[in-house]
Amino acid sequence: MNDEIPCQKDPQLTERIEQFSEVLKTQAHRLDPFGMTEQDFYDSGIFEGSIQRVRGQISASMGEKKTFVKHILNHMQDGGFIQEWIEAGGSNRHDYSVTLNDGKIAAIELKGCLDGNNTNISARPPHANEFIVWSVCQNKGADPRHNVWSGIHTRFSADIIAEEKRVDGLVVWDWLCGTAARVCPKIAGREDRITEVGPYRLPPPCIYLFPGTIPSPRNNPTPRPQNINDVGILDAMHRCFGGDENELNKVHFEAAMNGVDLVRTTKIVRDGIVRRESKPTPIRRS
DNA sequence: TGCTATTGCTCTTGAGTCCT
DNA sequence: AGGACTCAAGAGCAATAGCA
Repeated sequence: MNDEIPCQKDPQLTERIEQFSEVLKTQAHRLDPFGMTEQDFYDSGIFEGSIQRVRGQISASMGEKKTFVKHILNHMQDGGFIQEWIEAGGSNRHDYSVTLNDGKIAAIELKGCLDGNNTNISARPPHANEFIVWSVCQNKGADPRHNVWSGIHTRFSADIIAEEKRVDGLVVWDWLCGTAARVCPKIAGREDRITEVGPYRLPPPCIYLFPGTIPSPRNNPTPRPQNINDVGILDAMHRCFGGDENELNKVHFEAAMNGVDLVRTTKIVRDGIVRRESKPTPIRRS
């Protein structure tokens, strides 16, 4: 049983989504306001075009995500866990820049559900002492286990090793955490662990600590995952929102040569237990 | 061959840039 | 100031590779 993250998707919701998709596909003509025949309606492209349009609108909207991050970072600042933060804006390849209490700069890249090629696109800004990715997934029907694994192994590990991009860690945390859509085992019977921030009632974040150096087959095959106090921004979140030591995920990336192939092995360890481990898999990039 | 794991594609939106 | 244009991002899933 894979356990890359404690929560899981709601099977009933998935089932209903699948059922309703079928209803849409077969009954959409009944909603046609143009008075077409059923045949004409499905031939017209209106159905497919509308689906794409709605999907694009949902994908492109960042407003809710930014509101969430703003609440969180303000809360951290108010509590004295960070000095200040700014939105990086525009041409930058990261989204937020946070000044930690010790004066170091942490850059944050905001991402979605992590399943998608776009997850690879990020860059550690030169002024940053640390660089983390924050996954904010607003899709209630998404599968967090699939997405976390996809993000960490298929996207990040390949990118970190092949492109020599250093990423210090990952936070998986959004306003669906702890709601009925994404029940959080961390707060089962532990209401006292919930933090209220603006309109949100949040469990502690899920934190993944990556190695502090880039794995390389000859020079650095098995770099160790960092500790929480090595990554200031993650440490601040962890403390601010009441995370437990045994909830921290250590992510191991190992690099090796298999013949001419560069292969990597990804392993997620939490509370001393291996939660998921890949086989040594080649990095295929076109 | 058939299944699973991994990687790339597709589409739309919206923010930023560059003009007038 | 405001319009036209450019381009990156999010999400699901199609395509491909690997393995039994």
